[in-house]
Amino acid sequence: MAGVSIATVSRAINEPTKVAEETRRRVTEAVASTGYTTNAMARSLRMRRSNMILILAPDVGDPNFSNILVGLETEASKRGYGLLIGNTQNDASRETDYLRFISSNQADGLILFTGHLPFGFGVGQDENRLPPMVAVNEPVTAQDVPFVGVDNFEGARVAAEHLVSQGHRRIAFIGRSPGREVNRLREAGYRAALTGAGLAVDPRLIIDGDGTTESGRAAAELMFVRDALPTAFLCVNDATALGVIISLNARRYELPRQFSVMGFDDISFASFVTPSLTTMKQPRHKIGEAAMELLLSLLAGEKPKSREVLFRAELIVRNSVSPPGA
Amino acid sequence: MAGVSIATVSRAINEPTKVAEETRRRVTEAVASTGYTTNAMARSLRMRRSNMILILAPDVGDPNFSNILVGLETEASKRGYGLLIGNTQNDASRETDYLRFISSNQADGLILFTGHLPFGFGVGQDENRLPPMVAVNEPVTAQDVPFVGVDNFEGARVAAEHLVSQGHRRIAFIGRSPGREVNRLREAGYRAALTGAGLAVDPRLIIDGDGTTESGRAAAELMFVRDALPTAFLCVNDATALGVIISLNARRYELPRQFSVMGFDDISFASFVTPSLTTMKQPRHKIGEAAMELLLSLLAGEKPKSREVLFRAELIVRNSVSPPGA
DNA sequence: AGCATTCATGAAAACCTTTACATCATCGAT
DNA sequence: ATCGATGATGTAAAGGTTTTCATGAATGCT
Repeated sequence: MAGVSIATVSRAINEPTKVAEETRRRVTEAVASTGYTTNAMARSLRMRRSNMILILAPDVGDPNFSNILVGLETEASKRGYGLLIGNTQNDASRETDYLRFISSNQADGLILFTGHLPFGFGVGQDENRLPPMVAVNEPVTAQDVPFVGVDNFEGARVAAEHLVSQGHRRIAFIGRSPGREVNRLREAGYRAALTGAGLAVDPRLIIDGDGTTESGRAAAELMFVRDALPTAFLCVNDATALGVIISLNARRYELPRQFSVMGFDDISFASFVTPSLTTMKQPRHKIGEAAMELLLSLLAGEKPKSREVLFRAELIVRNSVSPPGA
Repeated sequence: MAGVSIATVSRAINEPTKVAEETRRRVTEAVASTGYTTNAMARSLRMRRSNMILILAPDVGDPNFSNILVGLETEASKRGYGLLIGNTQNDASRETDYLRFISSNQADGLILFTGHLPFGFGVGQDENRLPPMVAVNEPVTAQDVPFVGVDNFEGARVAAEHLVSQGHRRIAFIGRSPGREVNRLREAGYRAALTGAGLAVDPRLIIDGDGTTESGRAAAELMFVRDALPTAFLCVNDATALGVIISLNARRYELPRQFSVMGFDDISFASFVTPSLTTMKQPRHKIGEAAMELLLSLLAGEKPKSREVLFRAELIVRNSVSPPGA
């Protein structure tokens, strides 16, 4: 060492004010010359926190995932936290498996993209043994998990109102698995807009899919089979909207003159489809940052101000919507 | 405890064979009833390894990233390793920052998506102090870092030969930053195919971009300005090809009759463009698994058999290529 | 029976910090 | 001059494992 005790070194590094100017200088000097770096394992062992956050995501390929992740990461690394990632594919056993990071103290908190408590955090589980968690992308309805995301109801309403304002009267809603909270909210927003404009909700114009491009295509085809056609399609997400557009293009319709299509999310390819997609943009980076900020404050022992932090989705007007027949 | 020493518990858990049947039973029983889980921090401290792998990626939104990541993750979690993710945005200071995970023993090895050694692993760096690393997606040419990926030269040659076999004689290559090894290899494959078919390489038909959709569009536009037109475009990646297609669509050309377009990578949206994109598919999941397998074997002290593990890219024929004028 | 070998277990060190507590010196105030 | 307060540093415990070495029992061999 540099003529000083081990405790003083620790202090010199972590709380420089508590140590004399001269000693501090000697310590930093010695540190620099030896290339010493503090062993995070020992620190974690002693402090009983790892400065790691576990991220549980069903699908790291989801276009929403990566952008939110960047936001999470920005905030986390600003605060000295690292991100551990767990790809679950919605497989219960993998979820359970990842919980070992929590129970073995390798992670202090949890970000959930999954929309549900990880399998293994049973209902019987001792309530206060649950680690700090924040849900993102998909709210977790079961328990009291704070949610950070976009106001899905409001966003869908704005979207539907945009179509109404363009003169559409027969607007379809292509949804996804009805059990999903996000789907429920977006459909509710759609209904609210229609009702608010004095339009009837035609159940034949509401189709459930699974949120994939393929399901969007299938839904559009189904519409033609049923022969109950809308003048505009409001889709639960951009992937679905892309499927609808593909189907309409294949049928040689001219878009948006014959049919208008809207999506939700504003994923990167939305602007590259033909016609480019009018959609609602999620501020994903901000969502990520806010979620991490909230989680870290929970970790610091603060109580959450509210059960959810909602951002407004922004209407992005491109070329897939026009007045009907125009 | 269950009437047994702390050392025996450790043994019962980690090397069950070394402990008597009866004792083992008592221990597992006690573990189950108390809900004991071993503290990974203490273990790491003692074992001097964390069972974590740090992943350094310039852009977690890159369509290649997520699929390779899934492969990495599959293999890692099979072997009990966790994945730490570091998003660097190609920012030197962020790269350096993430190295603290290595130097503080929070990660045992490194997967590089960046195509270069992290800033901070200077050249002067004590060679053997470098942690085990494997490069993926982009080879690292500077040092002796093993690479796992697709055979870019061969893949590009197959692609170009496909165009030649369709009767194309004037084939453009839209590349990206010439400094990139991947670009160099793919361009070399393109040249080899042309030369091999007895075709001259026309430098006016080779344009560098930056690998984005926007740059693909710009490159196509530039071709029209220069008025040295090909009958087919071979693009360094799918994003670029998408840009070319957008440009050609905007100019109201009929594809693939008037122009053929090929990409490389087979990203998810390749099949959703109109016309759907003929491209070379990277076996990304396999690449991820192989890379992680290699890294873990390095970690176990084995010497790598070879400096690179290459997979063949697979030709995926869709609708963006046809004989010229057909 | 006596000795060597094997096997199961326990004791204790080591891994590297952080931090409560103790010590000691210095200084100001009475 | 003494006492108390303040401030800087050192001592040692604690955190939870793994593993070497020692111990003791049981087994096998001559």
